[in-house]
Amino acid sequence: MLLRMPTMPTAITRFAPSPSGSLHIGGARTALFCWAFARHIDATGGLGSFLLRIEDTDRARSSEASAKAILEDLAWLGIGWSEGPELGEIGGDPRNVGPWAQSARSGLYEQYFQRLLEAGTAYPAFESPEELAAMRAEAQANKQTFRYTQRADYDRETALARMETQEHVLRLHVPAEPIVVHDQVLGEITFTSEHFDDFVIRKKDGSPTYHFAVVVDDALMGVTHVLRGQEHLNNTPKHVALQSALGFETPIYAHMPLIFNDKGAKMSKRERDQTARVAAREAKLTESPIAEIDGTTFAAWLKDKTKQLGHDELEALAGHLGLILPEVSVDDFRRAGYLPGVICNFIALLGWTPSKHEDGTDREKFDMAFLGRDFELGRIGKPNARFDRVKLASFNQDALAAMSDESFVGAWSTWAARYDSTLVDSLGQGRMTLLAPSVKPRVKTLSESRGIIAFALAAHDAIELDPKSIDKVLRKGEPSGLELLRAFDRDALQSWAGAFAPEPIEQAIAQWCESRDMKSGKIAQPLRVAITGSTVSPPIGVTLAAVGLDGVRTRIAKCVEVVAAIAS
RNA sequence: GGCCCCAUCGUCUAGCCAGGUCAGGACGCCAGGUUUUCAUCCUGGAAACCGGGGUUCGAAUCCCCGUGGGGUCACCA
Repeated sequence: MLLRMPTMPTAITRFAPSPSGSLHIGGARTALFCWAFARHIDATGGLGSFLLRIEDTDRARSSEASAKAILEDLAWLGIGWSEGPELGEIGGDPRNVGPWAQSARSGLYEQYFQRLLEAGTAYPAFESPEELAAMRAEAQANKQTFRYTQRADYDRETALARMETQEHVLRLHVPAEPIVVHDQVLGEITFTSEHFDDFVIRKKDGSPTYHFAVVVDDALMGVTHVLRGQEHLNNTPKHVALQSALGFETPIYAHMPLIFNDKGAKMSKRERDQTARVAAREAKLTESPIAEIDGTTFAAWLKDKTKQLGHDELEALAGHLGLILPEVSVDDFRRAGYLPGVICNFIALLGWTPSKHEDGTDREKFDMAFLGRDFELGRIGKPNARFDRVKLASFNQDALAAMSDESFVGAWSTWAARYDSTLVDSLGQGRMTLLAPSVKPRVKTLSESRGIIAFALAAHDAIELDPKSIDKVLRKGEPSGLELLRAFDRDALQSWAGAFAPEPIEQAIAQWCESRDMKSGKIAQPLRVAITGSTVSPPIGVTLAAVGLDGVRTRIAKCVEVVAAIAS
């Protein structure tokens, strides 16, 4: 066997989230495409690397917890990075290009600032934020677009001297020539220099701005392909200008279409607040209905549509209002019970098309391994895409239904252990296994399972009987459903022998009905109502088995009692 | 408002680059069927080339102009 020497990657992509919240579904797609591109390079004989960097130059908004959560969400989705912060087996620094958090890289930037300053392509500027604001206001009053350009009275010697004693920022002197961006998705785009200004590259406090840090870090880390959302398109000429000023090579850019909500606007965490706010107003809430949110916070939030509640507070409120909030971050989808593979499959389809099947038909369902092999920049589309939750749900339902019973139980218990532990506790592994085949085709998300199995969790003497169902299946007919229930209990259940399991139960029902020369639906529906309270439930054998013989008989007795009382 | 991007069924999209197809698929919707309920499953159906000019024998496809939508204009990233 040939021992492979450590090889340099032939293509390097990167995902650089700023840790100021949970991972947005749009960010997940960006990461997914970066990952997929690197895997595609592997599949075509090269060596691809997907690296992860933490963009925390804005210290005030960044948090360690958020960074960790983003990493975990990515790992859960199956989007592993070959270089970056370590998380279990994922990450590492084989090429020694870290550290990965920009806040830990501050020392690296200084020499590049100096280089630019010496070359005269960067210069200090001394205007205060207030002065700048005034200049912008004035430009606006004259219906002009404000652009910062070097002052006419700028003098290098004086400015450099002034730097020593006075607060200042560093700005890049942008070249007069147009900047042409070659984008793999959008094609060639020309930006004329009069439309962007001498932007800030070093803040007053000495830290680099995003533009500067990105350009330097990407170059130092050897990033060859920058895949990012189209909202960054207008930043690209700045980055290109910076690269040429710094003598760096310009990476290959690919700007991907944006993901919108069903209203055609950018998906945002804010819409979750808005959904809850509308519901709260409709419910005529004036003060906080739950302990998690204090009164003044609630009142302010209710009035001001720019205010946002914390994640848990919002969830608690939604729970109180019986509301399902639109999922926006990866964690929302995870909590709702979507499978990671399905999420990746679905978001990959938002703006990208896989190759066709061998027989020429369209392909829509695929796994991560396929995506990694098949991904090509050329098949990224241009138009922005709306996020259709209904279709996602359908994909998830299909994926759930396609699982073996064993793996479904696995996925179901894993999810429940994390988000609905009472379900695991009260159902137990045995009844989960029993119910799994019935739950599987009936849910779109794992969280919907609770509705399907609620009857099994309820107390035997506390079944709420649906009045319509009582009328329809218990009181009508000759003999009535209620009488059949009594008879079935007496004939079949009272002296039940052997296992009380789906198969024998179904057989017993079939035999009992045959002896009376009637269809089995005649007794199945009354049983459903007595056991679950409604006419809708899993197959009757499973339904009865899940409740147990004693439970079934108790529920029948209770039902007979209640309905008889109504009748008299 | 300046600049930039985009435009095929309600939605995601194939087809466009290298003009000629009943404009295909998926989700959803509608109608049937299977099933002891529901769900699953099966069959069928309605549903789109933003508008106007050009180029061409021929335009969803190429060009121009409109219109519409979106992004972006910070010492945030």
